[in-house]
Amino acid sequence: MARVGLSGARLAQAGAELADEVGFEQVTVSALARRFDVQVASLYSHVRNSDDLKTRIATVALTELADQASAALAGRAGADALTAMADVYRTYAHQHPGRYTAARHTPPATNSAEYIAAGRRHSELWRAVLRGYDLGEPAQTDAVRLIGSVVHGYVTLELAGSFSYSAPDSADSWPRILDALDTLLRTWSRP
Amino acid sequence: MARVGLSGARLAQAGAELADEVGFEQVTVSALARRFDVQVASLYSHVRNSDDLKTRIATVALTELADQASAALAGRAGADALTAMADVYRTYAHQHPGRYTAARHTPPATNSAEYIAAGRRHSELWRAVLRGYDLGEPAQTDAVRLIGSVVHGYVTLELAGSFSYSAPDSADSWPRILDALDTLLRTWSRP
DNA sequence: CGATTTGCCTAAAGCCTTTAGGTATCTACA
DNA sequence: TGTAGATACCTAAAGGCTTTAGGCAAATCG
Repeated sequence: MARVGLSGARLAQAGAELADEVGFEQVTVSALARRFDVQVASLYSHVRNSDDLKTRIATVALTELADQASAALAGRAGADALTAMADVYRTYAHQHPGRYTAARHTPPATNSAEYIAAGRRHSELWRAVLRGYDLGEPAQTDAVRLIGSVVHGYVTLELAGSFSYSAPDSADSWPRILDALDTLLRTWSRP
Repeated sequence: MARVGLSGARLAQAGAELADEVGFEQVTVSALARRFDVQVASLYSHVRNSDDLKTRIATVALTELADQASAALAGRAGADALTAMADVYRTYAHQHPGRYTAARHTPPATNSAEYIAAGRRHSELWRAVLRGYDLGEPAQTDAVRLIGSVVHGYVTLELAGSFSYSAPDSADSWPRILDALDTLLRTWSRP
């Protein structure tokens, strides 16, 4: 009966890896137990329930993503910052599709402070990007919502294969779309 | 043993209603059987398995959405067509959150011709909207992808509650964002 | 070195999926 | 109108996931 050394954090980390391998929806307490070669019930000392596990995985993903975005934004502004931030999201989604899905997963009744904090970091980072385009309110909030929608929407549709039926390759549209967005932001509410 | 009159179509329809009530993820063969007051196994004569059921529900949603979009586009062009089409999506998502989620659900191994046809209708409708802005290739494909991303992304984030933490109301940003998109499309690749 | 905490285990109940095979009801044709 | 065939729904059963309850052994601390 050797102890494996489980903990909430280790389960979240392993769950994130599992999500990338088999898809976030397929991440299950049972599958995770199998991966640690441990009885299922044992995980319930470290995780409240299946939803709790998923929220922890989402928090891991959200935090990693915010860390990468934060690093990418250092020393950049304007169009440079915009594309850097957007690229971080898209690259992360491609490298870690399960984690990305997790990050976008809204837990029912969010009572995890960590999860909420990670979410807030993201919106603050987007606002930082927009400092490069001097927008007042409500234009700035509109712009944050627009950029967030484009990035999330594009990555989601691309990952779902919705862009695979037409030329050009979806990787080619991406920089052109970011470029168009930059133009739009620079001229937002200006004649 | 009165017969209820099950069929693939009725199950898909009832499944769509159930999705709106309890969420697409909670739609289960068992729950649907309960709703018809019938034994679970009975549904398996009409539906291959759980995934098949979900794909049928997705097809119902995709088709309804295409029908509404098609009707809304009749006699409209340019910015008028753009906002009409986008509004159809957003309104549908608000009125039928479960169905909207279903429509966005990518089935593993899509072998349903109906599902594929419905998907194609959507991209053709978007291309029709863009006829109002004379764009060549690849700009037109880029634009279809951009608009699709914005609409899908916005609606998804809004439904997930991501826009509930900041003013103004997400309903107010929407028309301004569509307006900005219209401007962007009118000046796409033009000095 | 003994006591306490805690990590992982066995057991069990409940719900969901899916298949196999049976009975009752509808339909269509003589 | 009666009956043969098709078909709609049923019972039974196996396997998987979730979650709770209670127990033994390993780590930790005085």
